[in-house]
Amino acid sequence: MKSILKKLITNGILSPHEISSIQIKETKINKGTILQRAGEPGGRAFYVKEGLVRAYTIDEKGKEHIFMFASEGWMVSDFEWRENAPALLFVDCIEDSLLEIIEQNDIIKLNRLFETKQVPNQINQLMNRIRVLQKRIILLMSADTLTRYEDFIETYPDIVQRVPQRMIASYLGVTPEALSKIKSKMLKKH
Amino acid sequence: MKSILKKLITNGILSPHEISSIQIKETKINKGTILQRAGEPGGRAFYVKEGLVRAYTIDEKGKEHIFMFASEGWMVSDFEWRENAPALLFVDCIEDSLLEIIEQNDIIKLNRLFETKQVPNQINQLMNRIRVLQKRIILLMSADTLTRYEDFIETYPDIVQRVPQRMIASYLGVTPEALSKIKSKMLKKH
DNA sequence: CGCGTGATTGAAACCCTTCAAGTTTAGTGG
DNA sequence: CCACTAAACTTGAAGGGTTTCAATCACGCG
Repeated sequence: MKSILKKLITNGILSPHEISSIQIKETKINKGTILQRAGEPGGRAFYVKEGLVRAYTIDEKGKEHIFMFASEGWMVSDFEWRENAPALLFVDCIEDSLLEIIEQNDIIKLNRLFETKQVPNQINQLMNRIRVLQKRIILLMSADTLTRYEDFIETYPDIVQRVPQRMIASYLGVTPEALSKIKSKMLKKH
Repeated sequence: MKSILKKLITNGILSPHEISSIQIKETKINKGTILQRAGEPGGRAFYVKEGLVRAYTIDEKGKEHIFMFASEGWMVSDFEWRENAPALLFVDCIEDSLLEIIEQNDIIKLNRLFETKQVPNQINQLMNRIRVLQKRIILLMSADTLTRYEDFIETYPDIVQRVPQRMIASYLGVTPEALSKIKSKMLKKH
């Protein structure tokens, strides 16, 4: 009676002994229970067997931005699994749910096992990509254009130098005119 | 003298013989060259050794929305690799570039090799997730709220039934009031 | 020099947010 | 089962930011 999440993650790669060192708790969770808080360390992964879960951020104005819903068969995680790294997302139950939960230390253990197996670091590449896309979505939903522009400059300083402004605008999701006006607003601040 | 992309993808899993069956062309591409067109089959993967590449969509008004830039060391692909599936993104060179390119049939071959190796389908899970996030970003940048709402209903009909409207609004990136007004606008259409 | 592309600026229109009030729905306790 | 209350949804008006459109400016290149 193996957990679905275990099957998903260890499929074919790990020996039964190795697999048995990973704990996956199946837990009933009541509607409204908060499973993870942004900013607190100990990011986990949740597999939804029954019920409905959401992952979201809260911006500085206190407004919630839902990053994803997860119903039966979906997995939720913000992929922030470096030791002591603060979670990026809040996760809570919208309905009474039955979840499989992997704690962070088990995820880290899993990653180490994969490393010794030389599982392709393609997996790391993909998880990195997911984190980047995740951040982009959160910014698109919760940050104004100025903030997104400042973040872009900070994250990709080299790109800023190499592409025309209109392409940066196109990346930020605004017109070239809007970006131009934002830049002049930035100058006036000084 | 192995390609970086090959190392990235096959690392530790495939035998030299298997690896040799995968072709990765290293190619110089001129600034402005279009590498892939949305809608056309034959999605590929590009690894940027030198230069700068962008991936983008074009909406029905002809406006470009840049999904990502890729400079030295980055990989670009829309992960649409099912046989004959139309590409989702345009890809072109912003600067003269040196790229490693894997054609679609080689990607498919690679996936089959991984399957026989029982590489964890975690990889498929992650790629799926990436496709979902990718679509979300494109919609956030290029589609108005009504379109995003209609897409949400179509994509997650069960979720619509199970969560309050304000959460759907929060997922779509608008206020509950705005979503309410959009719904009444939809009713007037009929 | 003249041309084309990209960036800037301004004005009007549009959509969304914010705030406030009113209405509906759902859940709880009498 | 009804009554009450809280939460959710709707609707309207005012304000803000962005888009759109148009004109102008700046720059590099043939």
